[in-house]
Amino acid sequence: MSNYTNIEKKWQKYWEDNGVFVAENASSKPKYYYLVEFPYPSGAGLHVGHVRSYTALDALARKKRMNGYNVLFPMGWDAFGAPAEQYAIKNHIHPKDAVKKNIETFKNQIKSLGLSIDWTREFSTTDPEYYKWTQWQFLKFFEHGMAYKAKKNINWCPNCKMGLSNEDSSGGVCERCGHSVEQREKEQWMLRMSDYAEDLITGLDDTNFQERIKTAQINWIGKSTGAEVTFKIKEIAEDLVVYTTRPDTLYGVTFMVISPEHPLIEKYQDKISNINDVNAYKEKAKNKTEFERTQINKDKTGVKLEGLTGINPITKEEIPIYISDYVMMNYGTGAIMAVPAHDERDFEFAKKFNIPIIPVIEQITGQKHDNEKQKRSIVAVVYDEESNKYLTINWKNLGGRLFIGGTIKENESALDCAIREIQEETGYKNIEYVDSCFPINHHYFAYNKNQYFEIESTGLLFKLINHEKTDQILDDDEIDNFIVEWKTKDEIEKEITDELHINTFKNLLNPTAYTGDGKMINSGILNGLTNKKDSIARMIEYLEEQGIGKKKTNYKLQDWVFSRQRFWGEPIPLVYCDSCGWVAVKEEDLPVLLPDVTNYEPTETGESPLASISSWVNTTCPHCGKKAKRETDTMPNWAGSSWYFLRYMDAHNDKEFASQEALKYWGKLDFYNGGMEHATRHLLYARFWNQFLYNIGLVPNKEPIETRVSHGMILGEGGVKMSKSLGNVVNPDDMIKSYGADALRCYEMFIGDYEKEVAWSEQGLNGCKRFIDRIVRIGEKVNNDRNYSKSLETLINQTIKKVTEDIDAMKFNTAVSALMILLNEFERQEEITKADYRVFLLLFNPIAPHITEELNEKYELGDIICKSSWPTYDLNKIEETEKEIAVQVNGKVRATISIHTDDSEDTIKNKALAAENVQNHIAGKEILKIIVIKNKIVNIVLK
RNA sequence: GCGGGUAUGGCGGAAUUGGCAGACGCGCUAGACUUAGGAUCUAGUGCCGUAAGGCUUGCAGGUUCAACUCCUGUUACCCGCACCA
Repeated sequence: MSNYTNIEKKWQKYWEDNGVFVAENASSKPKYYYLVEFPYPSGAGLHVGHVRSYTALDALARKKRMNGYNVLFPMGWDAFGAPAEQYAIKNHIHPKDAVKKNIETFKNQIKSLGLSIDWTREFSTTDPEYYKWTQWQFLKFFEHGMAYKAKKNINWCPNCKMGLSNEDSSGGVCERCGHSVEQREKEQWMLRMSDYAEDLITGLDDTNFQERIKTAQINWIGKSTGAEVTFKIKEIAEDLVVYTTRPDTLYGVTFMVISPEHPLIEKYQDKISNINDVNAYKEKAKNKTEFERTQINKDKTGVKLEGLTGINPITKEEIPIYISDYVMMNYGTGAIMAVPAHDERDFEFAKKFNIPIIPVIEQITGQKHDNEKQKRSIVAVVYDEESNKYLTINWKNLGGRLFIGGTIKENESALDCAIREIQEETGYKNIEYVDSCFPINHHYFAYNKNQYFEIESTGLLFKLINHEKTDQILDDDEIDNFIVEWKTKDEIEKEITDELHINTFKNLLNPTAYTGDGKMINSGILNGLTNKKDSIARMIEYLEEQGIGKKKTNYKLQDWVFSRQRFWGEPIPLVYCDSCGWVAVKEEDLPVLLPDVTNYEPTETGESPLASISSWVNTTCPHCGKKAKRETDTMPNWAGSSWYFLRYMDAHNDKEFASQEALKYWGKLDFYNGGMEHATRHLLYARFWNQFLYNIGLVPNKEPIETRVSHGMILGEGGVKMSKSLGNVVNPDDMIKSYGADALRCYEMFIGDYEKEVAWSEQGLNGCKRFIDRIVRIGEKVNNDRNYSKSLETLINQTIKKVTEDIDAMKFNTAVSALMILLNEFERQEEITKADYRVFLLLFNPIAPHITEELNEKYELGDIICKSSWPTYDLNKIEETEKEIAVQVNGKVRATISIHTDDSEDTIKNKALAAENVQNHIAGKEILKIIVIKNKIVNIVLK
């Protein structure tokens, strides 16, 4: 057992007995609210990762109090949810009892760390006094039409027998158990979170979240702007509406695709002549898990809807309609217009199903110029399979290496032109046409003609059949100026630099959709535009004029699936009555308590275990008094954590979820720490929930959180993840026993950048224990002087500044390092003063609160530290008057000189030049200039 | 594919506005004190070299008297999102 255990117990008891850390709800001091995500009290107990973030926030809170703030730093328990239920099922105890036991363990562990938590505000989300208000707030959503029940295809985990939100099933696997998720149609309570998509984006401007958290949220919300376009279907009266972000490519639409779940199919099944094939495909798609379906790089599949024909609203062309699982029903309208020339997925699909591909955007290469002459031309690539080489022409200094190029004559096709040019320039006559690629809009200057050109160039690929040749037909200026050469792909990629030729080559070898910007072609009203943004705007304008489309914004964010078919959650406080429908439980009847039962395992049918408790289910309608049934679904465990930070402001109020005074006094949560894994889910739910409460006038701020930070994970020794199976989990209790809580805290703060993950090292922890031992031992050198030692004054002031700034910036590692440097200096002294020692202890107290209080008391240095003020520094005493600075010769350090801060530039120059090693390096050389940066460096530049 | 991030000794990591790269700690080496040491203290410790000196912040360039830091390109790894139309 650590020799510090008794000291730690002593001070923990003192803080508790004296209520030192109890926050006041009315105070003349400025307020500050720190919160670290409350833990899920699992059976495994506290993890060293918890210790890292708890200690960091504790250090901030302790320092803030010493700076004169009324600090709220509470703690509670997020104890509903599947793990507690699973644990209870496995061990045959009631989840209530399991949770109680786990909370006790956690609380003792947390207490042994000596955190400055206000335990008077503690609660668990599973307390009826708390979940009463979770239910009450749900009823607010219900009252305002924000909650609705819908039959939905939901993500279903067959292992947990539970519906999951999109957020809980990302990647197509169950967040809890890792089993792959199926689609199942179920009636679920939903919250209209998608209504808040825009507000959840703009609200981020009022927060001080880390950039990575903001981007993660914006990404998740997935805003995109585009247009909805109405396509007529030839055979039926109903239109097919699609969503597109690229209305500028409408002229290139050559087919449409609808999702397998699209209602059109069932509605018009008698019009679809191959309905059996279509239904077979639908069935197949349904059985695929979301994960399989969203695997990219898999082959496109689909079936054409025979008997239904789409009509392009712009060109009036008839186009086929397909169903394919690459179109999702839950995004946009579940139907797309396909532009194979400019969308990779559509391109792939068109290739597979042999659908025409019409380019409407030409890639632009070269620089546009005034007074250009227009012409059409070709670039021909000839491939010889035998040698695996391509035919090129080396123009030497007249233009480098190129493929065969040429101008298309009047009444000539691109193909004829290419064949002609190949023969004329190289003589090869037996070639076979393979493919051509999209035209490129190229700008260049022809030196031989002294003229700027804008060309529309088509690329064509040929295969050489044999090496038979005819005579070349060359213009006068071509003779003797070029060599025909066969080159490999690698050589070509190195040697051909012409933008047009190399792009053509790439496009021919690897045909893909062109998704970039360019010049509009084949596009009626848009022809000639060269900017995507303009084209889109122009097209939307046109669509709106014609009444065939409108501008539209879409979000990936879906409504929140709020039902869980589980026992261990807040019961949804609604009752179904045959005459009144869904009715809210009366406020005075809240909370709707979870019944005490013996069996809380999920049912095979996927219904909540609550459904089998008829005495609980059967009730009367709060509205008409007739027989009615309770909702048996419970809430997800994100519910309780969506507003818990408000409850701490007034934790034991039994009239309201928190009083308006308390909500106004504490205002925003100033500083919130939590894992990166909650950047999208918990944090979005909490913001959504709070924005809703704000909109109905129940909380004073639209955004609940000011600053959000995330800590890096602690990995096991060697940098692998800590896990039970690897047996490398470090138990904080053991560490406290062997090294003491202060050493553990100090080590976790010193271990590295707070935001980065880092590997555990017990030797490192031992180093911090040694540091603390040395702090204790240095007490023997303390004399009775109450002023700083003269020789330490500068360093002490520097250290105060450094530690103050570092803790505020959460750079705990360098704060500890600064204190180590100060201690090293103390050890070099014969004796130190009480003031020296006390300021050290004050600075170290936020990180190691027990030992610092103990030593402060033992040596009678001053007031108890937790009630003392944070030390201040004197800027005048920070700057040294004597300094060592480096002298460089040509940027390399050759000597150091000591200067006085009052020294003139000339004095410094002379000192620098006089240094012996500098003399050695400048001897016999001419000095170009001498750069003197005051108090920093001298650089002598030689010729 | 898109978005975000990271890269510095044997290891964790420092380095304000561009100004002595490697602070501080771990580990390691030698020594002291010890019956003993997984305690403590002293000295040393980026790499090559006996030394003078040279080299060194993922890689390749650039700007500058001066670059871990700024610019261009590139590689590797990590995280988030992903057939999102």
